[in-house]
Amino acid sequence: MRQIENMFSKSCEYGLKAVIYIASQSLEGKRIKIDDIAEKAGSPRAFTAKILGTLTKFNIINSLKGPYGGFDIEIKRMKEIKISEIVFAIDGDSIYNGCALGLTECNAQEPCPMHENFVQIREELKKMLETTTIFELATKFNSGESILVRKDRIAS
Amino acid sequence: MRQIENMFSKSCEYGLKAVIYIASQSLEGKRIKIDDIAEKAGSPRAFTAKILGTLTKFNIINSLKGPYGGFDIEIKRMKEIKISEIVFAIDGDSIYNGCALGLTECNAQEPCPMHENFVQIREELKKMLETTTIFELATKFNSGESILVRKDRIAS
DNA sequence: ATTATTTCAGACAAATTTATCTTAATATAA
DNA sequence: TTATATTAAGATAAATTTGTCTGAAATAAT
Ligand code: SF4
Ligand code: SF4
Repeated sequence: MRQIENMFSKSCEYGLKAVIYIASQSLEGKRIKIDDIAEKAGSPRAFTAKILGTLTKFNIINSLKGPYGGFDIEIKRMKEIKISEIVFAIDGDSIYNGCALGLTECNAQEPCPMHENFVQIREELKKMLETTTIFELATKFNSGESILVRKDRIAS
Repeated sequence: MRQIENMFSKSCEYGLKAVIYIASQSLEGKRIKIDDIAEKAGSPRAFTAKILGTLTKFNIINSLKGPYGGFDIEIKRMKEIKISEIVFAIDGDSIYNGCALGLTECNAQEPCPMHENFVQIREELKKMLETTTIFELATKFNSGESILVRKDRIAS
């Protein structure tokens, strides 16, 4: 059965990791190709490519076809964009109305038994997503403070 | 693409709603049948039955076959059991080691870029799950303070 | 213009989750 | 002990998510 750990869908995980890596390279002035992204983020290439297509449509990243092409993101932009926008582009806005117990919608007037407990955490999650920028994450990655793939996976 | 709203899997949602309903009926001294549970919790009958099988094995609820059979839970037990135990029985213990970005495990020594932001929320979620009892939720439901199915769904 | 390189788009396939169905096992009452 | 009511278990099916593949479109260099 499914794991609660999966706060994000795989699509979202891959999208976030890819954007973090693209941004980290853009910080160093490099445009980066999908093959490199897939490798460095430890994500399936074709699937990641599809997700990057979506993110390009949402103007979260830039893409350029052809030789010397690839993906990048302006430093100004990575400071503006919150990770909530990436989650929104990939998984939609359901975080704003989803119900812990799967009721058709969240409604405080007629709440499910878990409402009070749940809403509190959902608000904190929203706040986190809406205040964390790509720049922040990319900087952390670039400085070596954090990683995108565990060694045991790189090895394979 | 998948929705982040789904904090819990469908299995877990159905399990939680079913247990809340069983408990609410046990509070009134009634043992309750699967058909009634499925209807009152707005969940698919056969699927719910399977989940209740799991919860019975984990001794979260009691089941009795035959006429006058069904499911129930002792009041003492519903005061003891935290919803984390239901989540654990159905979705496993991954909440304790899952990574927001899908790394093979969570490791603060070698964190992913979202670690700090994520861990904070995960801890609050854990705390919520580990302090909320079935009794608390069932009481809230019994008193009419909360619901398990939205009207627009009952209608169908 | 031609060629090489790259993303883009859509069809396809595999894996997982969700859901149903059918039969067996068990308990109760008469 | 028989008939009935119920859960248990396992096979199967549908839906969704995840993943791959192939060819088209765009870009740059020569
Ligand atoms: S907890 Fe209640 S109000 Fe909140 S989403 Fe669930 S049903 Fe809606
Ligand atoms: S946020 Fe970092 S430490 Fe936490 S689970 Fe993800 S990779 Fe592991």
